Amino acid sequence: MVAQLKRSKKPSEGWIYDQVFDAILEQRLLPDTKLTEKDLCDVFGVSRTIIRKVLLRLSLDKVVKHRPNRGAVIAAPEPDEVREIFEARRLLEDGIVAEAARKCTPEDADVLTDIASREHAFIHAGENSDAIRLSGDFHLRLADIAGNRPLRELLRQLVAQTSLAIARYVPSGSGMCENDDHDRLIAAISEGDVRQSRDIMKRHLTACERRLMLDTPEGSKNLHAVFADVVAAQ
Amino acid sequence: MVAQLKRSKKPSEGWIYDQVFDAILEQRLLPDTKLTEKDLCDVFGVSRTIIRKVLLRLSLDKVVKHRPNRGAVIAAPEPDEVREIFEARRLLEDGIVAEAARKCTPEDADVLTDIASREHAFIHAGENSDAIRLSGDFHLRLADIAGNRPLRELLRQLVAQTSLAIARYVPSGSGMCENDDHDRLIAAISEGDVRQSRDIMKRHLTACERRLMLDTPEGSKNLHAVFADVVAAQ
DNA sequence: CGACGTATAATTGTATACAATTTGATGCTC
DNA sequence: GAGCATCAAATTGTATACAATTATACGTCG
Repeated sequence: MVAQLKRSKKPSEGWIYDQVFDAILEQRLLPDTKLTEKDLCDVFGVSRTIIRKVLLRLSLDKVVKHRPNRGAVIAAPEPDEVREIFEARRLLEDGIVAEAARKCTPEDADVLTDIASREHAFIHAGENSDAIRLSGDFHLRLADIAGNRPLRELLRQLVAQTSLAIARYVPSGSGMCENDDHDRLIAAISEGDVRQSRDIMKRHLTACERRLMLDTPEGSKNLHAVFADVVAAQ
Repeated sequence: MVAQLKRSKKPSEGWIYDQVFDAILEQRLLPDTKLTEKDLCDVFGVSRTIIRKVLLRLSLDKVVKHRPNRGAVIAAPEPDEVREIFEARRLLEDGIVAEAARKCTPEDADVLTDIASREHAFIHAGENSDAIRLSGDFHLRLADIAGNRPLRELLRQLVAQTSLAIARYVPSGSGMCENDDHDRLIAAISEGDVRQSRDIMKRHLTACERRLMLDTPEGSKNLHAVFADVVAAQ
């Protein structure tokens, strides 16, 4: 449970950052969760100096929202932000997948196939956390193949923000829907078919965005919408 | 004379960050310049806590390189990094300029024209720092018009890194060469000509990349000299 | 004179102390 | 009991103290 008790050495800033980032990717940390510095200090057994560095990095990644004098919370992207995230991903991954289709080696394809098959297994088993993480891994792996570091870094942030968007705008009951987009992508990329790779990616991202209920904010997200009727009837 | 003693209020972290970032954009801070924490503390009159936050943000922007236990220096991008920067910019700005051409209002065009004309004036006057900053402003303004915040943020970083690349790989004597790329871009965007806008942007970035060559970067002045003006003016 | 090793200074990394601010509770007034 | 002011506790923001590491100066030895 508490990892550092098993370890003799203190966890480093980078390791703690990875743990929190992964928890966000796997939706074990959900939007609006408060991240109290003291609590994180206790959990990881380090001083606030380290925790504050981690929180600063996460807030620059836009996965944590920093409210002056009021602490940090897991980001809860608004509908218009989510649309920008997907618009950015469409542009980025259009270029990435095109380059990947040009550069992909058989070994690269094998890695992609492995990720996709494990992803299918987790979806089948209803293990949503792992499935979402692997889906992100798949997209990042494409960026690795394309080989552009600035683009990969932005995509890494956008993938995490996408995870938060899904947590917020997909009904919690509905698991990830199974589809063969990734498999078809692997096929097109392996053949070096740039045009088809781009087409599949574009449709894939758009389909993913459509599954989000961006127009119907649930819960306490948008109080104006929640109370629109009663206020209007008044 | 100690300039910061005249100031009534302490500079904030964000303001100091902007000052350093601007100094990089304007090439008053050149690649490989050592950023000693104590010196920056003295210059801005704050504690190391603040300076270290600033340096962390700058290093995540990839304009400062952080070497464990050995301090921070202004980044000096290697040739392969520079190629990735321009490749990323071509992809990003292709999408940005296309969207800008669709959305650009007459007021937007006026702002762009104003930036471009001031840019010409500075190039004519041989004021390279200001010309480079305005060139960056022009590209970022296009991103504002396109209206995608994640893309704008990455472009902001890439523009600064481009400034470092120019500082390193363009002979310091040769001023910015005058051309009408920005003017032609404004014309195409104003007419909503997406195809031509993209074409001009692509050629513009490629031409800019071609002007870079291997060269020995000159050393920069000490930090007090670099920030003398802004500190005194505050 | 140069190479090497040691001592010393300078710099960075981390933890902690203290100040400022916010949050929550208590009690007062009406 | 609702509304409001005030106080106490908790939390965050900043500065500083101390530890760890690196850079520099110096003296010795070859």
